[in-house]
Amino acid sequence: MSANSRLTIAAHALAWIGLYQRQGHEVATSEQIATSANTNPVVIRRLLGELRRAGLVESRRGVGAGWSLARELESMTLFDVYEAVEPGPLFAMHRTTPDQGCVVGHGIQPAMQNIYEGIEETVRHELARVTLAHVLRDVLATPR
Amino acid sequence: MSANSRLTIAAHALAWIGLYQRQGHEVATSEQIATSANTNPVVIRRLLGELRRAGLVESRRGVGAGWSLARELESMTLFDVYEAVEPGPLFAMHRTTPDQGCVVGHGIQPAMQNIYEGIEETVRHELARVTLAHVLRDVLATPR
DNA sequence: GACGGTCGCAACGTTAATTGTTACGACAGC
DNA sequence: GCTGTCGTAACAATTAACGTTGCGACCGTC
Repeated sequence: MSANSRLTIAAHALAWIGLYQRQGHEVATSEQIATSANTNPVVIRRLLGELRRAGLVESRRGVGAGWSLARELESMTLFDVYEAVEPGPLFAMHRTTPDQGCVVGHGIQPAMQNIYEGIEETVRHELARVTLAHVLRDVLATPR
Repeated sequence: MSANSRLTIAAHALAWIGLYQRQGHEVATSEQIATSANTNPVVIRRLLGELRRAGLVESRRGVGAGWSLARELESMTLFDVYEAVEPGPLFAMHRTTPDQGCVVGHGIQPAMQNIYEGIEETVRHELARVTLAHVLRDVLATPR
């Protein structure tokens, strides 16, 4: 099991902000989102900070501070979010360099790298097909 | 970064055994493979044990013990290996349950689950297109 | 111009998963 | 029996992600 809930939490935060704004509010605070996601506000701020660097959200400071969307949910895809918050590849290489004196040890990493890159490319394409508006629609369509 | 080198190491081991057998040897020991992969023999035995449960390799005990392929490399795909050694999903949900009283907290997991399942299915298809014979060929084609 | 609420960020503690290591019994051929 | 290797359990080490605390920066309001 890998363990990256970063994409999940980021999508959660964006959907939350999007819904909150549709209800007429200007900005959402990290604490509100943290309560919904059942985690710590700092975790949310860290993630949203990466999304801001990617141009997906904006933040205001001072009184009445908080977060708002920088673009419509319709124009944001899970691919955008993935690129913003996922630091590394889906599949990892050996954690120590294999024996370069062995034919297999020498050639295995380039070989697997090639294969993995193709797969990641496919995953990115799949993620790009899903907008955050789709996500929010599915969220709201979930029966109680 | 996730961190699962399990698929990589398992492919390494299978390619190594396959090449070794093509050179006329009967069985490969976990220590030989561990040397090539620069890790501990027990790690290799654990992984190969899972591959044996999946019917990809066989092991012999006693003197002259070791591992051999149960099928041709041509009939083994990375999908078979993936199923055998990867315990969990590619993308994880929240580690704590989100607030079920919130609309987003309630609906986010089913929504993301759906999306993730589709993507994993695609990944499995991609993995199924690559045989271990392909991997070994690419390994041997790597320039020194 | 002080106040209060929220972000920004750094530092550190906590947790969970994987990997590495050691140990020892089981097995099978010599 | 002796030897070499697997099978497996137990535990240590490592790593990455996550959680927490603290405090300064910012800014509308009073």
